[in-house]
Amino acid sequence: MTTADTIERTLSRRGYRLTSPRRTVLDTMRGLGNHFTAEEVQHASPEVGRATVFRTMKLMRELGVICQVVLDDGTAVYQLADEDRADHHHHVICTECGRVTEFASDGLEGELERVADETGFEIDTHRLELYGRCASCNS
Amino acid sequence: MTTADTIERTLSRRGYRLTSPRRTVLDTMRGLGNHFTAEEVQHASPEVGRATVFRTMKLMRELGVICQVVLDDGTAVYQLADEDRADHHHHVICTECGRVTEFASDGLEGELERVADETGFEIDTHRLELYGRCASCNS
DNA sequence: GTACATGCAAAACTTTTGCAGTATG
DNA sequence: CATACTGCAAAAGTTTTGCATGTAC
Repeated sequence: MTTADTIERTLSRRGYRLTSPRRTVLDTMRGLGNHFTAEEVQHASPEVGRATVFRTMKLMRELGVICQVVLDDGTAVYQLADEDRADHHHHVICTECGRVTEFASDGLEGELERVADETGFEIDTHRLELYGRCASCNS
Repeated sequence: MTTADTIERTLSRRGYRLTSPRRTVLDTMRGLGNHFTAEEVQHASPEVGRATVFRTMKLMRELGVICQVVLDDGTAVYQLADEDRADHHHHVICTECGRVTEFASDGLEGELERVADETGFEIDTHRLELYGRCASCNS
């Protein structure tokens, strides 16, 4: 049931090959922990060609197994998607240690409907990132 | 009271010089309307050096007169900040025509406090982008 | 007159692509 | 064994920097 199995299985289920470079990149991302940039993955997997790192990460994004997190300053990092809420969730980002926590909010959705009414938009999706200090950085 | 005056005044108030290239870039951004990328500004102001376009846009970001909008696919565009709510607001983005509308939501803030409690984070700021189709694209 | 700002060209990055060779299913 | 994938190197694209010159205040 581990995340590991699921991702590898997602790949083959979708008809992609489980190659050694892909395994390496996946393991690297797992090893990098909470979040990472393309550059970090690249640096941590020197045996994999640069192009392959980018290609693999692009594929993972398409498959939804990693999700983009936009930082306070507008830069983007990535995170292995928590499989329980791979579909829809948001991020709380610690501006001190960089830790990213996922969360889902039901109460939010009602609020969004109100905005939809006001603006006349039909809302499909949204992105919400919260920035602050996590419990341990705050003490 | 126009946005125009305000930005120019902000510059001098903060000790920056009101140079001709800066005026050009500002006017270009105004002319580009709702939102724009660095590349679009650059292309629309051929008489200004590339480096200056970037330097000016960076300065404008720092001064808060333009704000970053993250699109559905993770790319970033910019928008002249609506001065009434230059402090804090969110964006509704039409995925069809690209139109960006700003809005503020009070109801949202309470929801965020709940998340703060749950996660143990102390939230400082947040970023919220809604994606959908605007009234005219939806008809 | 003196900082501050500009333009240019070069440098530093980041990401993509073409292609011949390799290995997965 | 067909073809999807890889690695490399080159290309393309984006943002930054150094420095001599120009100019707003």
